[in-house]
Amino acid sequence: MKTLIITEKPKVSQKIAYAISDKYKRRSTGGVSYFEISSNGETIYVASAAGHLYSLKEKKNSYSYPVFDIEWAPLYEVDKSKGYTRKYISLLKKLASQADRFIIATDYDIEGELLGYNALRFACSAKQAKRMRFSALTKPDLRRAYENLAEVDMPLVKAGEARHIMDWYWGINTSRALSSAVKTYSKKFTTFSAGRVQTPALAILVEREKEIASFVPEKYWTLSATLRVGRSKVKATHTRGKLFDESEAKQLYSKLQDAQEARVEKVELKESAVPPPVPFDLGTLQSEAYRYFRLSPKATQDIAQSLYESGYISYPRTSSQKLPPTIGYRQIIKALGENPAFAQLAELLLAKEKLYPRQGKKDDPAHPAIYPTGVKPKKLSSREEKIYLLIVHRFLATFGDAMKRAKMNVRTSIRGEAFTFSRARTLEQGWRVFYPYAKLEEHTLPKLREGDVLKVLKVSLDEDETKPPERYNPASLVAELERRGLGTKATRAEVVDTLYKREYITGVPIRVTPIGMSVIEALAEYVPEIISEELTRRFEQKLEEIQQGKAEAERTLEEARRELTRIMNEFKLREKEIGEKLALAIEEKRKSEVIGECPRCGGELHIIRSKKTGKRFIGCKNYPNCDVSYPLPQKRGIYPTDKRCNVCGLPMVSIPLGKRRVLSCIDMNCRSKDKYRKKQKEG
DNA sequence: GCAAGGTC
Repeated sequence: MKTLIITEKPKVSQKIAYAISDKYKRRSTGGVSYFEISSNGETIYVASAAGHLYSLKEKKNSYSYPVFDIEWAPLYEVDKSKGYTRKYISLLKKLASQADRFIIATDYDIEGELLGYNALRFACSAKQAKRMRFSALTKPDLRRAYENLAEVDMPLVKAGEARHIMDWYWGINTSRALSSAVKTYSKKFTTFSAGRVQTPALAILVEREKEIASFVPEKYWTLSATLRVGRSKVKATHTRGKLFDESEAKQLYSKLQDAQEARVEKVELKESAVPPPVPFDLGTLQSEAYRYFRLSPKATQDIAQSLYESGYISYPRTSSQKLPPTIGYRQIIKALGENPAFAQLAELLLAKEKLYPRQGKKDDPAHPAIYPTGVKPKKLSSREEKIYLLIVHRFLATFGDAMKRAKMNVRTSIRGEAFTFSRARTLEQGWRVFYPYAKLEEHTLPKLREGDVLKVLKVSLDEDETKPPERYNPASLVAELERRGLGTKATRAEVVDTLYKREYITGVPIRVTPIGMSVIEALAEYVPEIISEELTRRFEQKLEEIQQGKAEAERTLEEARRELTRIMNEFKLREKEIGEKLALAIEEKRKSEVIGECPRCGGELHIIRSKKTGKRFIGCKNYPNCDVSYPLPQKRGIYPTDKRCNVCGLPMVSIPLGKRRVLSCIDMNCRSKDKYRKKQKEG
């Protein structure tokens, strides 16, 4: 008898082979590894898929909508960038032709059930299989799953398939409707897209734009006093905080402005223990990498994937913040200690009798949190090195002791008005030794007692105004999507990238372009369902019913087809109108990017990013016929203006300079800059 | 060429 066990990914194949028998043999065909176990005339093959090997495809390639005539096809046929899936399918086919029994051992979730079943029916041409269900990749768990084989959960397969189909129906048809509208109006093809996840994500950003646009700043005043405390100056603030009444603020100020003394009324000294950080799940790694290195979530994910493939870190697409003892804490730390960069840190931990990592709340049925394997990296790019070090330091820190901080809160009284300040410092570094990324305030704590009198050096009244909510950046948007349950750990970063690629959004922090705005406006009117995250909720509910046998997949799909047919037909009647709106937005965005007129050929000057060096410069759109170009400072936030230089007549751009912006001629050699040069020399 | 979901 020959058995084929199908797993979701190569790493799991080896673990399962090992759990069944430590006498397994590794084999390889067509560049893909699989495992073979032989005993008592029985042979077991363990081979893997590589995620989904099959994808939905339109039966005949039309450009029309609405379309519902779709089927499963090998992923490499649908997406040319997924060529690697071909060799996984070939291997499964080959092994399946020899097998007479099949076991699906993919991840224990809806996608795992479906991708395993698709591999079974399409690659293995089989209908019957048993199912291994496991929630951890440890030997006992896998062993238990192997010895207690279950059945394939067909309702779960049906639900998974329905999810794919409904996403395809909604996404492809709405995307085509948008592109078609623009084509109808302007005869030009532009790629548009919409979907259950990306469109609500865009809507979140549009909502923020509207909040910012409609925000009415309110003036307020704050009172502060600079006090002499020991040898240092400390700024204390009035306890009332923001004062919105100008006359009251000024009255208070005139009462205090020539005050000389602040009387200490209360001194509170608190010690606190800050526990170590939790282990990294993918989302936490992405937000930390953005915070410290400004790496986008997608970049971080790609780097983590390559570190994983090189064997330096564990599986990165995890939502777990837990490190189980089975990974072998001490052994990993010892291995890391072989690397001079971590030798000292490792030694500190190895001196401990017991190693307990801090555990986070989030869990993942299939994987632990992200940790370094201990294998010493050979050659790393500078970005890879940053992420690798971050992961190692985070891992070590989770075993550290609590950090101890002391905080002093002081309340003083100046002519009867209460002013407070606080000072803080670290008493014991604890885990901070391992993870020194975030900056902390370190003050010397003054020796103060109630009744002490401090000298007031200055009292100030500052005017400010309330600020609109902040824009999202790629990392905070990914976190927001996670909070709202939109997308998955593996797809959220990509969704944000898609919005950039479609030019719906631009810049960091994220601004919505006229195109993004118009897409949401058009959809709000004609396909409002797709804007709302309620569509995801609706899907989840339907799928749950299918899984529990309370609803039939085919009926649910029929309902979706009927609803979309009605929506798409209405959309079609208004194509010209919608197309005009979108085409105007494209034109508006294009214009907003024109820096000015090319002095040589009269063409449009644009900001261009060099593919070779990655540097931004101003170049003529008529390149290669015209090669006019101007170098630019390499910073974000350089905008076009409608002004021209009064010395040379070239267009001017607005450049951020500290907190201000300056108008600058695009020609760095222009005499309009002489003033600056002179000043710089003098200064 | 268009979605969202897995993964090398």
